Amino acid sequence: MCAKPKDPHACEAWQLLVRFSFAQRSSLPALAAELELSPAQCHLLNLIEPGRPIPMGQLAGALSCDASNVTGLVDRLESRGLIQRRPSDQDRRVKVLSLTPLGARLRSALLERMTAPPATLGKLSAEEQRALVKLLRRLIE
Amino acid sequence: MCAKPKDPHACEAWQLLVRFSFAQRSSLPALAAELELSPAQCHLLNLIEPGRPIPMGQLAGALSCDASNVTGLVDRLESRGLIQRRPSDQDRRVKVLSLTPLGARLRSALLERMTAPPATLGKLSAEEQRALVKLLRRLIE
DNA sequence: CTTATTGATTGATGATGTCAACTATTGAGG
DNA sequence: CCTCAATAGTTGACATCATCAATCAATAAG
Repeated sequence: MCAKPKDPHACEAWQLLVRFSFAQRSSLPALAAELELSPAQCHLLNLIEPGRPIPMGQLAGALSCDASNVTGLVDRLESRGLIQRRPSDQDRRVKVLSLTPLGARLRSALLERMTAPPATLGKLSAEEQRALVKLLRRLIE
Repeated sequence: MCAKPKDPHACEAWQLLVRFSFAQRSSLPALAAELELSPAQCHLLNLIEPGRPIPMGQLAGALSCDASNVTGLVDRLESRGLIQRRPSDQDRRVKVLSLTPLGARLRSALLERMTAPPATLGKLSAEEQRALVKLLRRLIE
């Protein structure tokens, strides 16, 4: 079942992470719906940091999706007054997105809910949690 | 940003896991497309274990989605000959799903690709990987 | 037997996602 | 300067995903 039999620990760690990721995938829609957002909109909103405008094309890259898909997502979020589209000064082809104050508030509410640690983390001691953080950090960066 | 300020390590660990989960979300569509599947179909296929038929309603529960959505997903997978719909013997209202041989082969190919550990895991030593496995296991179970 | 409940399907509708075609802007050479 | 290719974003067509309300058949409860 694993592609690199030489490295059983790597395989198992990865499998556990993937399993976790699938479980997450199931819980996101409900959480998003509380804020009247879709999972895709959450993902996009998450990528626009407050005070840090970002071109649409860059978002398409980060989401690994077609640029035309971003157009639609942005249309809906913009019509709700959550984000703002502005042509770039350097290159008038590119449109730069930024959060409105309303959007920034919603984004922070979203992050707060998404990253609220579930009870299951209580299974680990403070020490173990610290160890987990160290390992994950090195993995992701 | 964190809901339980008392537990900063739990917060950070959870945030890292969520971040990982989002990154995963971006890579799944491409991986799935290689097998001509959508992410949702992957998720569903993943839940039908070979030799272990499962009622449709139970799948809807596991996917946390509407039953009518499962109908459509199953329609497409069945028309491709990957899974099979059969009324249950005990209760003829429920339809039980099972993998066809073709579906079982595709599922195992899918799992193999999904759980192939990426190079990034090489950043951790064998010992660290073992530690990570232990922590994640306790977290998930 | 009658009625209510449950599991699945259908139809309507909106969101997501891809692709191909198009517009506008930019940049490079002649 | 002028042409031409490349780039960023939009549009329209189309398939999939996902929900809801309504329906049908089978089961369960009275």
